[in-house]
Amino acid sequence: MAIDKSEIVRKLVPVFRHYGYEGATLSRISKATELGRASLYHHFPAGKQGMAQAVLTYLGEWFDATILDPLQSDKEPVERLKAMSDSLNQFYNHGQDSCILSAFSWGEGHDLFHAQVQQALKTWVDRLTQVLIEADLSAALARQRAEDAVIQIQGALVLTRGLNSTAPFERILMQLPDELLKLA
Amino acid sequence: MAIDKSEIVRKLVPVFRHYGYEGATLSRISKATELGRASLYHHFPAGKQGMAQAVLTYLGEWFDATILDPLQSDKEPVERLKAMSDSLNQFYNHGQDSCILSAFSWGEGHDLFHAQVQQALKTWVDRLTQVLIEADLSAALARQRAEDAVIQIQGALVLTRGLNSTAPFERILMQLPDELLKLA
DNA sequence: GTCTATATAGGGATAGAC
DNA sequence: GTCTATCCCTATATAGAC
Repeated sequence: MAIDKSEIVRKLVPVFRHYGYEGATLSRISKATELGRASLYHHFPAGKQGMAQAVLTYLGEWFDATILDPLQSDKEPVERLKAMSDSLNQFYNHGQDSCILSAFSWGEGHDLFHAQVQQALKTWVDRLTQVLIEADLSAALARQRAEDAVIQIQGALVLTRGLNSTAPFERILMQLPDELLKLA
Repeated sequence: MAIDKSEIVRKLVPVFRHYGYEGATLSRISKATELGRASLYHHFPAGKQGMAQAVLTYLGEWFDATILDPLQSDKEPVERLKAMSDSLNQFYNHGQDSCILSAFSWGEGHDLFHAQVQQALKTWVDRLTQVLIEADLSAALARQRAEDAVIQIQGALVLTRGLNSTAPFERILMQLPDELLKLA
């Protein structure tokens, strides 16, 4: 019978997020999914790379639906940005879970997935830029602020894991909407 | 005869920075240093972990001497911060080289070096806080801005590698001094 | 201080029975 | 769809000659 594939992928996610691509060994994956090697290769004929791709796709869809699409709603810009902060806090578990885009930016993971990582980051910045333009910021300033937003989120994730405290991440998220919209 | 140990460590640095701890295999290390396995273990009896520790110590000393100590000079705060930006641009090669602190924050690297990573980040934030207090910011605001600075630098490194462009990193560094000192 | 050879474990991946 | 067994390769690490 057709098993719930996305159920497996959901169990794959934390392994790749925590260990990165090269650190996500078949042993760790097997343990986390409670599936033997043969089963894993049955579901993912492309092997480990296929599993990583499935994780990337799964999280990408979650991100699109939960973070990016609401940025295009018809609510006020400030409301859309607040909604993004709330969803990001969930998505990154208060900053305790790392971003797959940075987890895949080392060694072999970088070689394999750089194009997709780049595309995801660009899309995120583009969508944010659009919201800020709708809030009457100049195109140039909007793009700069959008970039700043992504920078602050990614940096806060690094600091939060490094300092072992969720405080920096949650503070950044809270300040973000007003800071992005403030007058130059 | 005593060989120049730090010469070897210098060659070790880019390997651990690029691949992280688990991705820095003996093969890659051997290739980068042009030393055979036996030679590597002769110089580093503690093996790979010892090599990683040597890299961490080496970069830590460079960072202390080049970034942190000048923050305590008797120049004007704004001048000290500008000097930090310049040195960081060198240290991270315009954002193209990653931070060893984030490279060691995955999997086994995290387990082994988290305490040292945490200490290094804390020290950096503390030193910056002190400079901002000397610039007449309140203690609370100074600490928050100091944290923001490290967040922005780390985030810009992520974005710069992800987008394959040095622009975000260099822009952040350029804006940093004035932004940290601006009135609330 | 570096070489060759080797030990032992674990890596990713596959075959065939069930 | 999962199991056991196995393949080949690479991982870290060490021993002993030179």
